[in-house]
Amino acid sequence: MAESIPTVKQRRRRYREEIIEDILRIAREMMRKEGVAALSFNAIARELGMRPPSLYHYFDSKNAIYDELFRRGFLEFGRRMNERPHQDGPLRKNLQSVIETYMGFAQENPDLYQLMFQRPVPEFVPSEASMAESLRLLAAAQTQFADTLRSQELAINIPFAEALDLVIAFQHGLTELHLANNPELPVGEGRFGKLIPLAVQMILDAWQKS
Amino acid sequence: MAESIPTVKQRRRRYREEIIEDILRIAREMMRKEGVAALSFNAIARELGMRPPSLYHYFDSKNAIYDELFRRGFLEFGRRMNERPHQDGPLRKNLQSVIETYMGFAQENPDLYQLMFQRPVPEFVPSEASMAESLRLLAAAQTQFADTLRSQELAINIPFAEALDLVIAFQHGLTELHLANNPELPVGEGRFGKLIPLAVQMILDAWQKS
DNA sequence: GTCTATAACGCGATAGAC
DNA sequence: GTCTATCGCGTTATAGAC
Repeated sequence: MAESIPTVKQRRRRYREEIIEDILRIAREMMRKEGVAALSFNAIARELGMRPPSLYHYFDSKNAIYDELFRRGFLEFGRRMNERPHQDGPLRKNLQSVIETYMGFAQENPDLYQLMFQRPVPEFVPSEASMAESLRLLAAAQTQFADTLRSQELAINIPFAEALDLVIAFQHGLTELHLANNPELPVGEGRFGKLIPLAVQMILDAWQKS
Repeated sequence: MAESIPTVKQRRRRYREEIIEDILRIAREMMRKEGVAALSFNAIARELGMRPPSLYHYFDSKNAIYDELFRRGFLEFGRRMNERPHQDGPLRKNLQSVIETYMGFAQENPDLYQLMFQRPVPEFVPSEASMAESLRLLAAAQTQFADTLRSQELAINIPFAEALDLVIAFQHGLTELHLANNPELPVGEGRFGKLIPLAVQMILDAWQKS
């Protein structure tokens, strides 16, 4: 089993990756505690027992850390959207699971959510690659749901794209206000978190109106 | 007319107030150009031809500047809400004017809007006084609209508070997405700005559903 | 090459003495 | 109103250790 003993190169690689994970974990902790914009490159180094310049061997800049978290945020978001329940179920449950998944992601990952959907750090602009990936994932989630809608015999009395945008705006507003008012409460509870079923009902009524 | 000649004290006072207005004007320019969080105390001083420490004669800190803009933002917001059209008109027009006024304020004062309704500067916490004033103005605007609703013979089939919160979430979502996607376009235009009439229709349908 | 360190630069907010 | 000074920030250059 000589193959199972890692080479020096592999050890180094693993060690490096562990440090990178540590950096990202510490960064997320700080963002959740002090706010996304209050992330300090120097403070991460201190937390790791390093001098700030040494951190540059793992990330080229503070914005590179933001960028990696931005990228991973959309990966996780896409994963959750793909795995959400009721994707082939009745429209009401399907729609409700879309909104609950969106809000659930925001509630459990407020740091990533802010980075992805708000713009709390003006000087941080996602890299081309991360931006492209995020748009791809968002479009995929949207297309998947749109296809489901089309496959049903819905008599929607407004243009399709606008019907979807209304859902997006509604879910975004509910989520932002839930985070602002009851950040600690899970989806389904709190002043705005509990409104999801009502919102779903409103949307369905509007769509299916004769 | 000796009274019309300002005393030295009055002159100084007016001079001081002019400088304060200049500071706030420059601050708003910078926030709009570089982002709310990127406001620089030093840069304001430079713009005024002052040394940074001199600015402390007008504002105790950078956050004091934020706080004054926060306070004025809610004053202006309250003023616009009080002066909006169709306050005694038919429900549809009344509701539409609420949403348009909200979005219009955000579109014309994105710097103030971010300071007031988003939280782009984690270390800035509004002072007690400003916060109390803002809550008072928000509650007033809300109560006024709620009273109008009550005075109409509406058969709303969900609790009153929740019906209002749905409106708030919807208007907030539409506004955020409008600012994110078409910040330069006025209310009524753009991907999300043009959805207001549809949203109003959705809300009315939901409320008046038998 | 990979990782760490020290030193230093230019910037920011802010405090105190004049 | 100023100048001086302190502190923290992100960042770079550079040099030594593995």
